[in-house]
Amino acid sequence: MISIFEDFKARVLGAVEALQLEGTLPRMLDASRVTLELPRDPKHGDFSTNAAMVLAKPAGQKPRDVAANLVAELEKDPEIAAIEIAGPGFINMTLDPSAWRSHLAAIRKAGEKFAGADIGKGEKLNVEYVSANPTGPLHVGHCRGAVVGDALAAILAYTGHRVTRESYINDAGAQVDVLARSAYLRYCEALGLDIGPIPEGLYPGDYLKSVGETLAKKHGKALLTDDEADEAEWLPTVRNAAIQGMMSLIQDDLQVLGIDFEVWFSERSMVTADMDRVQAAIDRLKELDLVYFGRLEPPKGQPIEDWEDREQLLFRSSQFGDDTDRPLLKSDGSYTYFAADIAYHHDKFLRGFNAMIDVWGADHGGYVKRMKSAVEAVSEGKATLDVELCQIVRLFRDGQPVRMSKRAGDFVTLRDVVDEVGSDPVRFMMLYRKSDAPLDFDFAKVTEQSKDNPVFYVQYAHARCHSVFRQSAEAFGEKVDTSDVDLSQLEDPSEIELIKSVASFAQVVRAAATHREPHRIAFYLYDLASLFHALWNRGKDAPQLRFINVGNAELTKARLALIEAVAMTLSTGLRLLGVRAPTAM
RNA sequence: GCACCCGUAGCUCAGCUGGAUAGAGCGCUGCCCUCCGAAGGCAGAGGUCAGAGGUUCGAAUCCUCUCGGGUGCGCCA
Repeated sequence: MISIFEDFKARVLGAVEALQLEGTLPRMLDASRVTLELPRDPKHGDFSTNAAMVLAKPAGQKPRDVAANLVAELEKDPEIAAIEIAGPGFINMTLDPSAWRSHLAAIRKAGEKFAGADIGKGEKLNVEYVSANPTGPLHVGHCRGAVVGDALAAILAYTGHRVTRESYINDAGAQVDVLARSAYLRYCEALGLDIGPIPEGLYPGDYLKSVGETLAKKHGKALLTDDEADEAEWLPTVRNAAIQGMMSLIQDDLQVLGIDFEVWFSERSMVTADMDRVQAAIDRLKELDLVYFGRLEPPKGQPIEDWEDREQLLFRSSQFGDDTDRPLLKSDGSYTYFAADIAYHHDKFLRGFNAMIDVWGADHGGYVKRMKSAVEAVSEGKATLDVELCQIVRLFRDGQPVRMSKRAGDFVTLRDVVDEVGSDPVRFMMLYRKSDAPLDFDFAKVTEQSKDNPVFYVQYAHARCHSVFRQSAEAFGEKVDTSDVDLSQLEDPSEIELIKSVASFAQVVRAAATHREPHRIAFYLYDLASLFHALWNRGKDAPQLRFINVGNAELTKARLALIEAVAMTLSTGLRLLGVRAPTAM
């Protein structure tokens, strides 16, 4: 990673060390709280450090005295043009413009990877998202999780993690039997039988028709039975076909968003005739003495009519911070969803993942503690699970909320949204908000081609950069070669500002990765675009600030070099978000 | 009742490891196109960071409580 920030933080710490060596500061000193910041007030210089304030107390000295000594040390640095003590003991530094220019050169040399900190240190990391029931198309709620998970995976891969993108298919519960029955009706329909209206409790969507047709084509009338009680004869066959059909539907939908997974993990696959990985996981917990037979308190809240107080197999999740212990077996002896999920995460651990991230919808918030408990338990504390919750998406059309009725089957699908507004606006807008805040998504606004639309605004900045490249090639009769550029031509403060912004990308990426917050990159890109648009416009009043100066090839070259870095930063950031960086619009 | 998330400008939201006079967009007011894309830019007005305590040299940020909103709380998935 090329980070001027880390560079100067190291210089501050170096100054502290120098003072320790000469005895001005005590040898034993905890410098971990020393920070370097980018002050929001430009009067406070380029960088500001709290070193003097943090070290004063343990050193038994006054903050401003410590600061004075540090300043004396840092003043020796030729790249620090001005340094002063302010307020309670801040040390504010202003860099010599040459420091920024040489940093720009370093960024250009490093290329696309310049902001990719190695904070993962090659650690294997599993990111799980879009885990859904294969019972129909994905809806808008899935969309947000899909985009957030995908961006997170990209960011973590960029920052030195060995990322595996994974999706869990809930293809083992009762819901896929319901799916099978629904598909069976469509099969009958495809054979020309009158099926009437779809009964309550079955999936009414048209999307199952093609499954029915495929079945009819393949099996003819072979699957028809006289008695409804004979469903066991056809159910497994129809179920497999239906699941397969739904999976390809889901995968196609994700395709339009540019999302794909290395691993699709089937819940059903964990239990086969000669292997039972769910039982294996339970056995593992038994070995660790974390499973017992016991009773649970009836849940609070809405009274449950058929609550049954019974002795059951429980996992001691309360030992790991969960509110209560959790059942592993249903009363009919089959595994609970949770038991399967434990086995699944156990499997991830056995595959070598000590770090896991799950992206879930906010409606699963109550599930977080038990799953984290399970991961901790089953890995004996060696693995950690982080869960990122995505709050709901509220759809609007011209300011009016879009009504959705799941019962009638007219809920808005992911496909509907992407087809209407396009992948880029969907992805960017889904990321232009903290995940833990609800998101309002207005169809009209996200497709607007104006500065009011952040997606467009950022993409437009990138297109404008490339417009400059095209214009310069035209003005000079050939593509301008910026490989041997003289960056000292960049003298205007607003040019230096632009370099600073590009330079801060590395910090933004690092924060996005460590906090698991992709939205930080989206906001950063907006700011960078804004700075670029502003500088562009200044060329109108002040022609000497235009990027292309036909009479001055050296200056033009230097500015093109700067714009190249801006374009590269924009495209890198957009790539991490999965949004295209167009060269023309 | 309990758990988790949220409360920042009229509206929608940013705010980094706690850092200095809390930022942006929309909306409102007033400006800037003979000239690199006006699909853009500049300027102005607008705040009890829900409230009260606490920790700290320093709190929108951390802790406790209160109020308000959301999500969830069975063997469903």
